[in-house]
Amino acid sequence: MGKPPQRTSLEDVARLAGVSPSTVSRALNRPELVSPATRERILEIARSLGYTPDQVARSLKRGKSPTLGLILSDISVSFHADVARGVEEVAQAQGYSLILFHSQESPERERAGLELLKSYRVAGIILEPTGKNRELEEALVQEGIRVVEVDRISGAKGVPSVLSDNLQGAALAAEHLLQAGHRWAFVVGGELGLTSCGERTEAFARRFTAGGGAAEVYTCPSTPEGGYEAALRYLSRGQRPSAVFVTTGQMAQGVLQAFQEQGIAIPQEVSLVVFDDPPWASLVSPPLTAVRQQAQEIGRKAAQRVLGERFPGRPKILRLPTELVERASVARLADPGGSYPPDNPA
Amino acid sequence: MGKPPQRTSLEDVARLAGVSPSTVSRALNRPELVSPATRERILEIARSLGYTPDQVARSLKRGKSPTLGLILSDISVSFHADVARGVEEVAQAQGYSLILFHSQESPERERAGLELLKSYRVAGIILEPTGKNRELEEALVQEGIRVVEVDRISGAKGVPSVLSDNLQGAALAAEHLLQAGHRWAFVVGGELGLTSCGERTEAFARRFTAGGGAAEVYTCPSTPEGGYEAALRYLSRGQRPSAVFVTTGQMAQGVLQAFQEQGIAIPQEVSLVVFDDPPWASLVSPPLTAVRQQAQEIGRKAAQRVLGERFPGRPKILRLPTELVERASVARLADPGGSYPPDNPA
DNA sequence: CTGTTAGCGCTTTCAC
DNA sequence: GTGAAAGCGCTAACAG
Repeated sequence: MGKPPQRTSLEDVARLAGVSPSTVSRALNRPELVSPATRERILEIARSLGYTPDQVARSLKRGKSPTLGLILSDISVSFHADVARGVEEVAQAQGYSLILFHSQESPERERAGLELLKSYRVAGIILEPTGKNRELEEALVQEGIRVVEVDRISGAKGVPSVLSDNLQGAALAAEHLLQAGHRWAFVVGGELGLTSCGERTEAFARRFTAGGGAAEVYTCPSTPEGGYEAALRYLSRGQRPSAVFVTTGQMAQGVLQAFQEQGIAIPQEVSLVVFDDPPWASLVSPPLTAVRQQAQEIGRKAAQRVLGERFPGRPKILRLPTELVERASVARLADPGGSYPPDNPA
Repeated sequence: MGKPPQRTSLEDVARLAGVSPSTVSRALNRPELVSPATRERILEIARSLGYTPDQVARSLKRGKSPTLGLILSDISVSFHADVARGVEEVAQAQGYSLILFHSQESPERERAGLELLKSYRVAGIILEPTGKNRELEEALVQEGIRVVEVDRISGAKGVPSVLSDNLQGAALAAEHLLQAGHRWAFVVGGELGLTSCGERTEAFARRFTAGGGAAEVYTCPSTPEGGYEAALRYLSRGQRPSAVFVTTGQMAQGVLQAFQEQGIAIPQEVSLVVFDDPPWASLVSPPLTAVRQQAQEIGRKAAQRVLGERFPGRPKILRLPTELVERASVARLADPGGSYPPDNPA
């Protein structure tokens, strides 16, 4: 009682306008197929009735909904939020909506999300993959749903990825440290199984080593807590590397917290470079030298690939260049190439 | 050619199981109405076929989709991301999906989002309102769509809100400053038309004045840029208030940037309290004293209100308490109640 | 240019 | 317990 949620339907408009439903439909979707006079009348009536076409019915009929799915481990990571903004931006511009799903890094949740999105008949899915659901990804592609990965590469066949050029970015960091005279670095790597952490760690180590330095890799959860723990580990040593390279902004948060709590002076006691440039990097003391990613652009490009035409010849993996933002967390060492790195870091 | 995106439908399952579609539907939705034997068989076949019920068809039939809409000005504001996480958490737990929409603070985009969500037959909408679409909000409620506002109060009839207890939080900040001996404060208010900024500014001023202090309010865009500009304005004065109160984390970013660039020492030259406690607040030097909001809980509560039963007697506006996190950005003044506030701050 | 017809895939009475 | 039938609101041939 007292509940008349009578949505007005296309049929209502048709009746009032004295035309058939299909004409109304046309007036809305292909106006050029309807005589100007009736078109105007229909549109006018539709407006006056506050008519909104039912997307659900439309999607059922068309077999596809103007919707994109976005599966992220956690939207509150600033990098992810920026990616989401980019995705949403082009989706909205093209008339698509965004369904957001959190995987929380859990393969089961990811699977649930993928299946859910499929059942929603989304036009495409943008996915930060755990890598544990490759078959499902491939199956979705088979069914005609476009899938594009961001930030990681699961290895699923037929699924392109958009991510930062981790090799280039990590090399930038390594080189910068090398040039500042550092020859011994501690790498807070995170979970090396993740494309981002793995590639960054490896590329950094390779470049740094090639330049005559020695890199020690420490793995830990890719979270602030993981970074915190890694930093404590670093500090607990007798002799310490002169520089620390952190592969994600999340971990950097923890690293910084630890250094701060222990009263470690940056860059006097330790130099720091972070892969990723969260908004706070320039706010801390000292401001952090960081490898900036084009997060929003990654989102945009991913959305474009999902929505755009399929170019068979197109590169499967798109790597967006990064940029080194020099701030004040790296000390220039007095004796470049000198004695800092012990001959045997182990 | 080479494109057989044949989704398997309920009918396929029925055929293979040798039963009618309705039985399959029952087996899936009300298993108790189907004999255990057939039920098992159906479920088994469904599984082997990789069958996923089509949400679109289901939603059309049911006239409602298990989906919530979330309209935010910008997901990359950490407070919003946390709200979103909260919303998503309870939505997911209850089997609902989330459609994310960015209003970018534009009433037109908000209207578009609202209309879009309506056309998707979402079960409910969680909205950070611009306040310029009250009639539409009310109309949606009339049509049976639950709408709940977060962080702001538009004033739309029948639309509850969930937000921080701005009065309590601002009072906390004022009191803290008062107790530390401050008697003259500069308030970076932001856009006072927004519930958050307005309430915080007013409550702070009132409490601070009541305690014998003088508060000067400065309005500016509620963005980092706005904060930056406000801080410069503050700095450009001859005599300055001893404390600055910033009503949002976004603006605090800009304020900090400005202070840093100008080499202003906190809290020696100016004390700082921020309403909102973004993840970086504890990372900067000095760590910022902040009023912490229960962002995620705001999201959860909002989602619960959208999804839960309708309690007619329930309070329309839910204000979640905040907490003062004392860190190191407030100086204890030597001469409490003394001469800091000039008799005539103007 | 416009109306008629036939569903999209699923749920839901209503019979059997 | 299970099937048949109707239809959610819209679109897309196909006629006229």
